[in-house]
Amino acid sequence: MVSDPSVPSPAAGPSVPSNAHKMAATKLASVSHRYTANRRAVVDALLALPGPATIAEVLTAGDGLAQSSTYRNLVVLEQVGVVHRIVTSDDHARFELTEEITGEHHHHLICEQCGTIIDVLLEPELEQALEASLSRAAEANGFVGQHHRVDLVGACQGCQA
Amino acid sequence: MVSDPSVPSPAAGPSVPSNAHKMAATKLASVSHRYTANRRAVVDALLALPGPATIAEVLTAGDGLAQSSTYRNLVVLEQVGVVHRIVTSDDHARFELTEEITGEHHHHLICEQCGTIIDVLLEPELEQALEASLSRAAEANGFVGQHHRVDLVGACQGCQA
DNA sequence: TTTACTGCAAAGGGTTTGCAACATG
DNA sequence: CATGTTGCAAACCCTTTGCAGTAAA
Repeated sequence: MVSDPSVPSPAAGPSVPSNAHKMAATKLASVSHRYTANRRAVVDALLALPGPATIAEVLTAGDGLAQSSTYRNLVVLEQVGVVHRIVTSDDHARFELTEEITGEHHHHLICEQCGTIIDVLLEPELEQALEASLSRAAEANGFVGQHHRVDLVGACQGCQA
Repeated sequence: MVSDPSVPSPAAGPSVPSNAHKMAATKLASVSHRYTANRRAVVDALLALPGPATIAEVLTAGDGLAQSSTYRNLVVLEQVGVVHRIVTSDDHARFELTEEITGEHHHHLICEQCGTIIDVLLEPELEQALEASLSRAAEANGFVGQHHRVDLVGACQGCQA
């Protein structure tokens, strides 16, 4: 139950951030890429921002990052599994750290007006049932599933008429 | 169960198409817009195509449709609730008729390689549980939900290495 | 000293829009 | 005849890329 305080919060625990950098460095090194100050700044920005962030938000949080380099770094970080790109009907792509980095599986409330995305958790039993059902659907269609995605599309608090 | 033949197929039944045009015309008329031959051609294309279609596919199926007018018509049809726009990481947006028009609620298998989307059904009990859980999550965040979305991202039959 | 990374500026490309002509209610 | 629609071509804008210089292994 999402509003149940006994369920872990979507916010990363205090021990995660320090490991995030190590994991990112390791993942990059495994393909002979470097964990530069710019890339660390991107990861720091994503750790600091409350949810999936636009490039503009990353650039603002990152202070002095070049746009093109940041786009390029996000591509690299996505390829090695550090960052996940989210595309909605909004004009801007949004980025978040992967579940592998944050150590938590979550879903999204997406505001149709302003594109804001809020992280939420679902009950473990529901996740399992969903996973099982999607596996059957995939198999029936010769499809190999990698991960599922659940979104609730609607209006955030600020955008309700 | 998706592979269970007792569950209705995602393919629209034979009675749906004839109503689709009437519903589209009604929805458009309610805001003083017209159900022109071009718009009917777009709806026909979406009825004929197996799943969510790109503009290129709509234009091909529609034969002679101008790209800009089709984009504009898709916007109008989306606004009145006839068409639903799907944006993935793929470069092209995809369009399908709304559940209100087709009369069926479904989800998607999305191929990460080629962007192909396949429609699938989930068990009603699972849908209900999901709906209930998402409602709680929405309420806890001051969010008003309109519809949910479930995708399984992976590789389609043709794109498996 | 080889290979990866950076930043600027320019190009790319799906989608949108201005405008004048057309068609529908 | 007032208003919605069409199609061409041009503009938009987020994102990507060429290139020359810099920095890390």
